[in-house]
Amino acid sequence: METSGRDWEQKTNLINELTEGMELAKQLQMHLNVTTTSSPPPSPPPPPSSSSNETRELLVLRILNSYDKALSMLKWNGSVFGDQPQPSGVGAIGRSESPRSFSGSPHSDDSDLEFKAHDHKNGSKKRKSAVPRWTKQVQICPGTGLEGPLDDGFSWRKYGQKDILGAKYPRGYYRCTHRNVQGCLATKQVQRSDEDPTVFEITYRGRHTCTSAAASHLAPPPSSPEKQDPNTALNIQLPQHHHHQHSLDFQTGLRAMTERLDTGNRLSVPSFYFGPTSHVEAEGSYTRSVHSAPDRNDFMGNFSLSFMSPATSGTNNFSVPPPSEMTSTFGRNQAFQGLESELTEIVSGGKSATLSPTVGLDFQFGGADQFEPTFSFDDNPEFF
DNA sequence: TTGATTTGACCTAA
DNA sequence: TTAGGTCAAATCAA
Repeated sequence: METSGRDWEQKTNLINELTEGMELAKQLQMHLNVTTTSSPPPSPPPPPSSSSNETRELLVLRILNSYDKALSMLKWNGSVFGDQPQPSGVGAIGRSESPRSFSGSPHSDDSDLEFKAHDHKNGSKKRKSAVPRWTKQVQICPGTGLEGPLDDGFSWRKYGQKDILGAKYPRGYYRCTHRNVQGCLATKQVQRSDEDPTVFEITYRGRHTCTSAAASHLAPPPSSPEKQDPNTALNIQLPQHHHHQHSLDFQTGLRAMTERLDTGNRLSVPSFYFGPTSHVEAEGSYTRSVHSAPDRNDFMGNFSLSFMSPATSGTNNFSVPPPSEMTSTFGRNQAFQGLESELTEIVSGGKSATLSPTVGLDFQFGGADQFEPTFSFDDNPEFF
């Protein structure tokens, strides 16, 4: 009776939000088309003008906001769809866009998958929900050595380890080394996969606000070799003696991938189409902010960084169109660096491993200029 | 000596 | 009440 009317209203609102998001996405796409037509090839960095960047950023924000609202509706009004089959359209989106999509928490543990039925019953209770987080998986090829400058450009310090219920391996907890000094609240969790010990799931939480983090992007981070646990096998940095810049060689076979852990779906980089150049495969977000943008939320901060910050334009930064999510976006080097850390960790897991500078990883990138990482958007592959 | 890791205890969201 | 996440003292390593 009354509820059906309300449901209808909610659905309508939801659809409106999603529609708006779609429209905004189209606008963004157009912007990208305009700004990239002059440089069609995916490899060259887009020639962004600050104004267009702002526009795009604004659009992205609006898109996110729109989807966020839609998700909120789904979340808080789960009952609307709760007892009925998911409408193919809306339901699909809602699902793929599980909350974390925008807040960046694609992790499996809390698998936000489907706005968790039990979630909405007590909507306000969430553990550290405010902290954006995203997960990526890294797989190493047994037998291949990992070496090198693998580090994600950040200095991490392990502050805990815990056995996780149902997990074969313990989870390692790391936080930014500069937490105390600069108040950087970035943390990450490393969990070895039960199913495939060669796979590590790294969950990043919060963004780096430390300046050194940014700087480390261009220069090798301060040496802070970490020891590691064979189980979690991850540690962030290898001894400095490897400079990490040169090591980024996509042809060294390193294979890494992010995925929706919660669903187990391994989404290979979806065509998050942002424009001509885009197959957003890679880039970006994960970029350890060369320029930290503390004032932005994590997602946006990262998101925009690679794709608009000219400063990174240096030779290092392989700019590609913006990604949809940090997890999946990687600039060449950065991409690599991002993986680096994980790999490093992994490698360091095998601590003794002596790796040659040429990382023996199996990165499934197409090539130097065109890599098609298996990175997938943890969250919203179907963003659009 | 300094800084990182280990690990048991504690806190708190669910 | 349980389990994930964090703290902090003890320990280790460079």
